[in-house]
Parts: sequence; C-alpha cells; structure tokens
Amino acid sequence: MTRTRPDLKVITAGAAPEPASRRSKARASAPPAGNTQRIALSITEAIVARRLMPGTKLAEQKIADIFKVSRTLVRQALNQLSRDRLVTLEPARGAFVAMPSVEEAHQVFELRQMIEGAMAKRLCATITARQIAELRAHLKAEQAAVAQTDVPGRTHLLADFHVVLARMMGNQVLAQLLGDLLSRSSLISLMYQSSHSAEASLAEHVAIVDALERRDVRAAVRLTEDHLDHVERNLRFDPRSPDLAQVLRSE
Amino acid sequence: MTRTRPDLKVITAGAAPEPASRRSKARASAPPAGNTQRIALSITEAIVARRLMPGTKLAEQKIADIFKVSRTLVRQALNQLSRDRLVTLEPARGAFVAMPSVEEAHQVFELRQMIEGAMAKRLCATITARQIAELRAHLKAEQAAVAQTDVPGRTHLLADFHVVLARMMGNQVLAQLLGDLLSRSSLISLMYQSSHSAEASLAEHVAIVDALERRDVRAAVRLTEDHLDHVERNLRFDPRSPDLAQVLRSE
DNA sequence: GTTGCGAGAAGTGTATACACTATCGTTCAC
DNA sequence: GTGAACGATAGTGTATACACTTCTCGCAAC
Repeated sequence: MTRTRPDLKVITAGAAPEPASRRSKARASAPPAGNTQRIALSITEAIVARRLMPGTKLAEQKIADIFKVSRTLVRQALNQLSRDRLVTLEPARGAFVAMPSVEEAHQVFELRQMIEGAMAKRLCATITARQIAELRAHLKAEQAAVAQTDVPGRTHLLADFHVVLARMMGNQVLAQLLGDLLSRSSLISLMYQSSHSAEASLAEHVAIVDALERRDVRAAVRLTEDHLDHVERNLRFDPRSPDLAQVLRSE
Repeated sequence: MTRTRPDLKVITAGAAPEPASRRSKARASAPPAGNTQRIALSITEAIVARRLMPGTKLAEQKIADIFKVSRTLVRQALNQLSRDRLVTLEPARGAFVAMPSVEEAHQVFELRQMIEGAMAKRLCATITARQIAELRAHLKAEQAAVAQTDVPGRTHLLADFHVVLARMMGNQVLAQLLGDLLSRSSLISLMYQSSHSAEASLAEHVAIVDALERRDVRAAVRLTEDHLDHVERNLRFDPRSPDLAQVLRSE
C-alpha cells in the first residue's frame, strides 16, 4: 500500500467563478440559491480536472469545513453528483469518487457513439460557414495546447470539442447530456489511463470537421464513431493495471 | 380561474411495492437506504401515471406527512426529481411538477430520435429470434390494452415498448437514460395532450419490429424516426390550448 | 370600488442535534 | 505470537429548530 488517500483540500483551489447571474439585488444574508450548486460544481471540476482520484473518500464534515457550510448542503451536493455517477454513495459508509467499471466504461462510450454519430449526421445538414469557422478556431486552440504539452489544458480542450459540436445542435437537453457523459468519460480515462495520444485525437477532430464542411454524411458519421472507438480501445483494461485500487476495493 | 390546485394526496394511492432487494437482514430501526428513493419513485410514478398535473405545488411538509418522514428526506427526493426535470425548484418558493416548454419538448423528442434511431440501427445487427419473440409478446399486450381502451395500461405499455428496445441493447446507461427521457415525454404529452391515437402508435411499433426482424436497417431507422416525428407532430402546441395554465404561470 | 400597505401565516433554506453504524486499535484468551 | 472479542471514535442517516422569504388577507386611503 504505497499510496495514501489523496488529500482532499485540493478542491479549494478552484473556487468557482460563478458569474453574477443572480436575479436582481444581491442579498447579504441569503445567497438565494445555488449554494449547493457551487459545492457540486467545485467537486465536479476537481474530479474532471483530475485533482481528485477515483476512490477518494469524500467525507461530509471535511468538505463542509472547507466550504464553511453545514453538512446539509454538502449532502445535497453529493446526492446530485451521485446521480451524475461521478460519486458513489455507499450506505452508512459515505461518498467516494466513482470508479466506473469496465462494463460501464464500455456502455458510456457506446452511448456516446450513438449520440455523437447522430449529431454528425444531422450537423452535416445544418452546419453553417460561421460554425465551421468556430470549429476551426477551436482546433487551433487544441493544436496550441498540444504543441505546448499543456496537459490539463489540452485534456480540457479535446473534451470541449465534443461539447462545442453538441451546442451547435441548438439543443440544450442534448448539450447537457453530452456534458454529463464527458464528465464520466473523463473519470473513465483517468482510471484506465488512456494511451491515445493527444496528437491522434486532434488529427481525428480535424478530419471530422473536414467531413462536416464537405457535408459528407457518411464520412462524418464514420469518423466520429471511429474516433470514439479509438479512444475506447486505447484504454488499458488489462488486469494487472497500475490502478489496482479498484481490484482491492472491488469486494 | 376555474381550476384550483390539484390535490396532493392522490400520491398515497400507489404506495410503491419496492420488492425486498435489501442486502440481508431487515432492520427494524433503520431501513438501510432507499428511503429517499421510495419517495422519489412514488412521486415519479404519480407524475408518469398522470395523477399529478403539471404545475402542481409539491409542498415539503405535506409530502412528509403523507410518507410519515421528515422534510429532510422529502427534500432529497425533490432534489433528485428536479435533476430528472420532472419537478422544477423555484428558490424560496418551492417545488412544482415541471411544465416543459414547447422548446424543451422539441429537444427531448429530437434527442429521442437520435438515440432511438441509433438503437434501431444497431439492433438490426444484434437482435436475436428470442428477442423478436419478446417484442411480439409485448405488441400483443399493447394490442389487448388498446382493444379494451384501458387508457392507463395502454399508455404505460406503449411507452414501455421503447424501454424494452433499450434493454435489448444490453446497455444499462442507455436504458436508464431512455427511461428518463420517457418520463419527460410522458409529462410532455400530458401538457400538450397528444392527439396521436394509440392505434397508430401500435401500428408503427409493429412496423418497426417487422423491420428489425427483416434486419432492414434503412427501414428500421426511418420507421423509428418517423414514429417519433408523428408523436411529436400530434402534440397541440397551438396558443389557445386548453392548458392555459402554462400561459398564466409562465410569467 | 379599487388600490396600496402591513401584519400574520405558511413555507423554504440552513444549521444543529441525536441515534445508529462502521472502523480501528487494544486487550485478552488460547 | 496469533486471532478474536470489545470498546472508543469517527461518520453517516434522520429529525428538529430557527431564520428569513413569500404569500394571504384585511384594512385604510383615495
């Protein structure tokens, strides 16, 4: 047992910006709502940004102390996160950062294939020149991050590519769903450390945008599905994985 | 203002069965978990079964009294339901059965088209004779319910058809997602009372199964998408809808 | 008769209290 | 020396308390 439990206080780092979207006048005493949301977002961000390892225990009182609130709000936040499958609640034992199983990982990727494949198909019919330009700009940012080996940045940008596509569908329900799936994917690729190179992902993203620009439905769909296939296949599901934490915890 | 607020106590009717899936020995004092879940399921069921109208206020204390628990558990349940978009939480005002907007309705159906279209495509490749038989049996049950004009039963069975298809994909993540979307669809068709006849839905279900059996990908996908298109198109989005509740509440 | 204001009631938002469970270290028996 | 029983500690599960907001209804002013 070389590794101790990852420390918790890292999550204080972010301190969610939360742009003032409150309704009208700021109340001194009662930040109207979204106090729970603030906590949930901070934890989500910490997980996605890989500052919280899978299996980490999320003790209610510790988190409450960090955010200077009572356990009540922390519990609400943890409940939300458990519905997103980012944390697992074990009765009477507590909350832990989720450790998606191999099977769950596969199912998430299969679902993403279905959804993003359908997105590609539809976007070919609806995409505008302006949107193509936006995608190109995004690819440029990805390339810069990859070139500088800015690991956190490139990870975020590579995932964000998919969110940008979803937003272009003009469908918020879809966009939020894909956002959730990407969070889960992030956790998955953290557990089964992906060997898929950032360069390869970037190249595949470029190919997808090319196909969309040509309005080549067949190619766009196939490239999208292949891209997700590649990402999944490059996960390391081999039994003697360095992440033996899951094996130990599995029982 | 002809209609008063729909009464709340209807939800006591169901009293969720909750088959004993608890781990080992029953504890007298502490039903280990899923006490919150029990409440959330009861409310969900009441909404889907149309015993709770959109816009109904869900007062925490009243629900707590009904289930003989404290507001704490009710709040947890309502929070879960708000994440499923079955209820809307208005800060400092309370929880209400959700009233999906026209836009949201469209987005839900578009997403279902994408997902169920992809399902149809994949099922053509993987479906077994046994599964076809299961679908045929389900269609038979649908037909019986339609013939007897068993309205609650047929509504449930017609929706369940889609869930059965999802389960055949062997993908729990997908199955749960589609379950959520169907709950929302139920709420939507309640708000914008569908004029799509049960007979037509049944006929379209039969056509889909036929296509799956022939492994006719093109037809299966098109029939699935058309089916959802028909359902959506038969919603009544006209401004002078009898559901003027939404217009009044909208501000 | 209508409008505006205000006090009381009802209801939500958060914190705290308490009961019960799991965990860990110690002690005792073998 | 090993292993099992036990007690202390920490942590979760639920209920309750309290502050503050919203809603309702009556009353007064116009």
